Amino acid sequence: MMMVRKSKGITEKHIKVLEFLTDYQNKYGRPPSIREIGEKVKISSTSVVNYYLDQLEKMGYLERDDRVSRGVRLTDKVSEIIQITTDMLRVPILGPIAAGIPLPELQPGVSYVTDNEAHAVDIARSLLPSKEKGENLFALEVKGDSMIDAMINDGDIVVMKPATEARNGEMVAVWLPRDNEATLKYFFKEKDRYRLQPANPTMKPIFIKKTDPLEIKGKVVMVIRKMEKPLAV
Amino acid sequence: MMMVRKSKGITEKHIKVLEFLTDYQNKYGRPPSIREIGEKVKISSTSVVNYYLDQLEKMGYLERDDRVSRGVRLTDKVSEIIQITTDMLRVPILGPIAAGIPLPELQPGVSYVTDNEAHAVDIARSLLPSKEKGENLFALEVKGDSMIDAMINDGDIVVMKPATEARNGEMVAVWLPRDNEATLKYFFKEKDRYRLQPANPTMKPIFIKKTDPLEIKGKVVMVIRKMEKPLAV
DNA sequence: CTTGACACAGAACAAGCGTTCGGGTATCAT
DNA sequence: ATGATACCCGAACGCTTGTTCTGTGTCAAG
Repeated sequence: MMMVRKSKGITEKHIKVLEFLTDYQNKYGRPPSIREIGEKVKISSTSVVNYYLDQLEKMGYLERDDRVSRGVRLTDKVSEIIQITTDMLRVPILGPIAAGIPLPELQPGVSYVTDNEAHAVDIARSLLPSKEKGENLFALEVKGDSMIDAMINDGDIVVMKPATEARNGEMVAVWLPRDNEATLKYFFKEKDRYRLQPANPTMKPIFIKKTDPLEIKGKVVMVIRKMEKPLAV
Repeated sequence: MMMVRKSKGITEKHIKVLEFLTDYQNKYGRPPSIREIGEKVKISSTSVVNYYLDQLEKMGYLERDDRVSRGVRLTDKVSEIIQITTDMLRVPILGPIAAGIPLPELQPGVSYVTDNEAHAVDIARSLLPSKEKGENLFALEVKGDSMIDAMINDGDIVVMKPATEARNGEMVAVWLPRDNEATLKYFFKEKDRYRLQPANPTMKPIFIKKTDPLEIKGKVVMVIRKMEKPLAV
């Protein structure tokens, strides 16, 4: 008997409102007025917009200040639904990367939002390539010295974009079943082999025959090294 | 004859207004109303607040939308005056660092605010050591491969804190007049010499006698490597 | 002393804006 | 049919807010 007409929860209109709220806030640095919302969401009556805002407030997506113009504040919960487009980006640290351990598997399209914010890094969007929307970025923490030929140290954080293919010259994270090893190298496709070039020019490349297995896991977008503690010894 | 009563340019009141604008925006996610500004800045008339806002707009610190409630937008120029207290930190890139060129001179206490925002990097505060307030941080862009023994590459950005001394195990930027060279090394003070240890453990340290000159310019706080373009060749 | 820029107050007006209320129309379960 | 529920409109009311106009006192230059 408990059947409801529509979805009862969040509808297309709710999403539209939240999206406009974030867009407007982004563009003008202030929330829109009720009438401005109505225009964009095709609601001709202010009371209906008010109606939706009340619902969204009850659902916890926003807070409202009584009798204050543009008194709408989006909450963190909105980020569960709307992609927040501020100047900050929270990238989850999925795990360690080291020579002997496989890279974490990635389901494409799944957003790895960790509620545990201890396992994430914040990155300024201005540091990313402009076209990079950063949607599926993830990070790995380097363990051990095995990436030293990529000039990446123990403790460094590697920000990556999921990828299974790469163009010549891009730095990629690969898993080499042959050697049972994860590594970061510049990727080059040659006649009948792949050349994996260390970032350190004094070191020699690895060659992998095209017939041999080679799993590209992602492209490296950024490397961050925090120098918190002095080096021991 | 061109003497003016007060400072002609920006006054204490202007600063107060800008500060309240940023604080309020930070707290509520929307700009304050004119009357709200008046309350906090001890101005009893809305017309006077309007008067100041018009001035600040002419000076380029903010933009206003006509007849829109809370239609005040702060511009980037504000960051030259007000320390933005969000979770972002803008660190100026003072110049290049390379083996052959001296490090930029730093006047302690002077804030190197560049009006050219192209020469700065934004860093999330959460990436810094918690005690680090980041007040005098600056950044250098590494040119060439000479820092390769510090596992730092051409194009990397090194974020540093000004310092003339260092404790054992900290990574520092030093200028070696003996070799006419700038370099990044882990610093160790030993009996009668300094040991400058490359981050790459396969490489050998440099020893400097305590009688020889050695100028510590700063401690390395962070290294950022952007992988925007593929490696050529 | 006069003039004029400057910093401010106060009041009044109109437009912006949130709130509320009465009414309307579907859809679905009873 | 009937009522409940969800969705929607329009209008009116009153507070909020930006704008504008008049007026006052101060200070430096002429």
